[in-house]
Amino acid sequence: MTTAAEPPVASRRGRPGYDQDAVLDVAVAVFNEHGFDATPISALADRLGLSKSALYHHFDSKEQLLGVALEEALGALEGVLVEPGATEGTATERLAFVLRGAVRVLVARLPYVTLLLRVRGNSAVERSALERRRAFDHAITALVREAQAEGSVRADIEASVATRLVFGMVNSIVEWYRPTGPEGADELAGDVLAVALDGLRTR
Amino acid sequence: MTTAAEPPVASRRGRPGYDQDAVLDVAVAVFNEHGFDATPISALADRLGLSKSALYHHFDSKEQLLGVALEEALGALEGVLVEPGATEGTATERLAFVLRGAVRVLVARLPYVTLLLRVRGNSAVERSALERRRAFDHAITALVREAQAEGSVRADIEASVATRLVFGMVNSIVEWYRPTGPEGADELAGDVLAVALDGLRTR
DNA sequence: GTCTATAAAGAGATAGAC
DNA sequence: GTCTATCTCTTTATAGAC
Repeated sequence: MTTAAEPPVASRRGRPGYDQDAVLDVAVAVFNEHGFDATPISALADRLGLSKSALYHHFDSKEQLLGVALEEALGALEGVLVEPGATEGTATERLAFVLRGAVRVLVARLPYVTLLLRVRGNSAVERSALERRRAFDHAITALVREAQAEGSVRADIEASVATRLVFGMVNSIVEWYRPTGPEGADELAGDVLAVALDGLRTR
Repeated sequence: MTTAAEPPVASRRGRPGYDQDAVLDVAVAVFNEHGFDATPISALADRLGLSKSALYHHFDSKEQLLGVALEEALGALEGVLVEPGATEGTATERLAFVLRGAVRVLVARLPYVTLLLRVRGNSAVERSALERRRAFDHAITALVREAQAEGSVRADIEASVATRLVFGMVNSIVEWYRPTGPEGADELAGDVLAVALDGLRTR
């Protein structure tokens, strides 16, 4: 993907030129390659084969573009928490479901979630995203605490630490997983659950 | 740490003004707050209570400053691999030692390792750091593979995937751990080993 | 070792034509 | 919807005085 510009003809809603989603996809990819702050608008323009000004027809500012991208990632992640599997069954079952769901979303929206996980709070948009990530984390921590109360998750590790460690593992997937490889999303989710719940050691 | 400038008097080698190490410590802290690319030299100058030009007396370029910081983190991590505990005993013992060592280094040099883990390859210095990280990962993967051959680590997960998942967990510590909290480095390392080797599930 | 001043380049964003 | 041209601001880095 170092060449410029797929034909704008193939745009999703059949209109000429790029539509907003197509621009967003490319922008997110380029942001992930160089880092959001290190990516000039001109880099997006080059990749799309457009001028900078043409891009400003599609969005108001670089920051707004980031906001739309982060919303996509956050919405998908938050969606997992309201699926039936996340609200029915034992705490451990729900925890396993949410872990699988997080891996599923992460793989399905890899570039968007990657961008989200690299946000550091440099602007209002970024701080708002961090706030929603924190809320997501808190929901999972509550689930872990419930599972500990059930007796199905070890209680000798604080729930907040256990959550952070396991989600650190999940989130790190964006650093190396590529959907083209030999391992599918389901297999990957299975590996994550195996390590998180049962560990690497044989018995 | 939002105020400016400790007294330069307290500098480590007793010379007037800041020495290179003091500048580096502050630079790494500010880089971590805003991201390396998003941090202008002027932000370092403000934090140190110096002018930009004065800073250029301490280093040749922003990139060189980054290089020195990354060397510190990489050197410390690579050091773990050559300690006696990493070369003696069963593969599982060595793996546990290296995991503990990585957590120890990560906590001891938290800002430097944090900076390292956020590097994306935007320059020659960054790409060289990524290369060394890859070599480190490969050494661990070999260790996991050995432990699998011993029969002490589960073989139903590919060694490279297991390594990435576990080190994803370890590395994610920089995102939340603060040495001021209730949990010490040893306790944290214990938690990491517990989850990585035995998992969250009770038996 | 630090300063003021400035160069040179690149950034985000807008104006107005087609 | 895209273009060229341009504005304004910020950036990295240097020159030269103290």
